[in-house]
Amino acid sequence: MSTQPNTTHKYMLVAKMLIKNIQSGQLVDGERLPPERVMATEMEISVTTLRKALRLLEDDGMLIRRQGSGNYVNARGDPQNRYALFRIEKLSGPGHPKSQLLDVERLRKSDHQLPNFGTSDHAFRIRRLRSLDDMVCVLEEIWLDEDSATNITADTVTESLYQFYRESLGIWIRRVEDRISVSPLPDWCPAELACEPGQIMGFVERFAWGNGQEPIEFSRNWFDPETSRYVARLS
Amino acid sequence: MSTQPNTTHKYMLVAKMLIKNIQSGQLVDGERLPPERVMATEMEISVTTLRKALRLLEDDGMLIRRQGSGNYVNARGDPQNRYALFRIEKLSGPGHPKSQLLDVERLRKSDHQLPNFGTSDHAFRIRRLRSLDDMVCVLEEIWLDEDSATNITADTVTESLYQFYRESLGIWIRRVEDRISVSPLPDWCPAELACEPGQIMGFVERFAWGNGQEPIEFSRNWFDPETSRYVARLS
DNA sequence: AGGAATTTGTGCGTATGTATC
DNA sequence: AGATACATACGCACAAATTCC
Repeated sequence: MSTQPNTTHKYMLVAKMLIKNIQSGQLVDGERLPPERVMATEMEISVTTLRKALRLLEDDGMLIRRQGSGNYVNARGDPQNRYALFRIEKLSGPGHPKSQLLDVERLRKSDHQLPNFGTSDHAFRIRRLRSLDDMVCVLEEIWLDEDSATNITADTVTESLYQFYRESLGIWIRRVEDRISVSPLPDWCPAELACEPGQIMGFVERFAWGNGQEPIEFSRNWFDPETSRYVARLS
Repeated sequence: MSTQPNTTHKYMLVAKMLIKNIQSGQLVDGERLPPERVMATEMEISVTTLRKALRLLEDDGMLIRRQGSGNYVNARGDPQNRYALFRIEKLSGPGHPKSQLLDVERLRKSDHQLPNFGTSDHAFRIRRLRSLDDMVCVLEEIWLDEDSATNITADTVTESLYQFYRESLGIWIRRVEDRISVSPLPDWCPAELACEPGQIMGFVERFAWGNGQEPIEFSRNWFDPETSRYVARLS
């Protein structure tokens, strides 16, 4: 299979370019973009296409659009808050997020107990520890279907995974389903988390879809609901 | 303030009409809709407008669109699964959902400890018990800003709240933010829930946005994470 | 197996409505 | 009140995926 991601679509390219401009600081927080017609003319695209791209950014929380006013950069949607769609907060409020990569491996799905997702029989497993204000608070295990990504290594994965998907793999996560309950911490949990394996934790299972019909990603998160909470932003 | 909801927009009317047809059984599960161009001609609207309406249904999970194939009714997205965006599942899988209305009251926000939402100083409080396969499993408290709804009573509220918003209030929930942690069960919990007040439960706080800039709804859910899990579908 | 027909997706240009300043 | 700027709506052309003969 291995259908190559459609980086060919113009609105995707435009959206990625805009994001790049925001991230590189060319567009600062709160700044108003030029009018859509002006931007469209400058970029030599139609207003419709530009608007489609702007919609993507809006869904991602990086842009706030106001009729009659303008399109405003919401940098909080990206740098501070690298996990736009869902994130962990301390109960007292948001904190500065960081993530520490544990390992990246290419594995055969059937060798692990996994639900059905994707089309390949292999997947990349990414394990991370996430922290807020230097307090380690989430253990994360992500499975990305191989058909959506070739040659993922520890070097190539960046801090914001969905940004990595967009920029390196050409994948825009369009739909997600989270199942939240409780689950014992697995035994591969590193000591930094300051919880013991077997301890009951908040638990999130996630399926994520790109453009196709079936999920390309499956992931599991463990977090301590006594000190932090899970935030899902649906849009 | 009290800007009346824009039920005047053509794509909204079209979407509501389609939903009505699906819910009334005129369109059955799995059925393929006529081609977009045909439908558009019959309804005397442009394909663009129809497509915008179809997209809303797709986001709501009631429609599955396949390029080169057609638009298919996904009745699972509504009747069985009345709470499309987020729902409670038993750990063993989905069950048949029902809800029992406890009370509806119009209250002054400042008399209760509530976060900021909406523009009015009053809100309607809706309390419900939700069950799966006749097992009561969720206690629900919803606050809907008065500026978005006038004259809500126990008689007018229907089983699917967001359907009620759409059909009676002309509000399409476009964005939602959920905060999930744990919390003690409040003391107004009825005995049917079979948990004692003070018992630690799974806890979801939710803000919901319509078209405007600030949330029109705030709600709290308590659920037992030992027997059920919370599902959030982001799209 | 292969090619034509069907059907949705992308992209363009334009006109009008509506909220904001 | 007028200007500005995004939202809605229309019609068309071509691309891509699917279906069917």
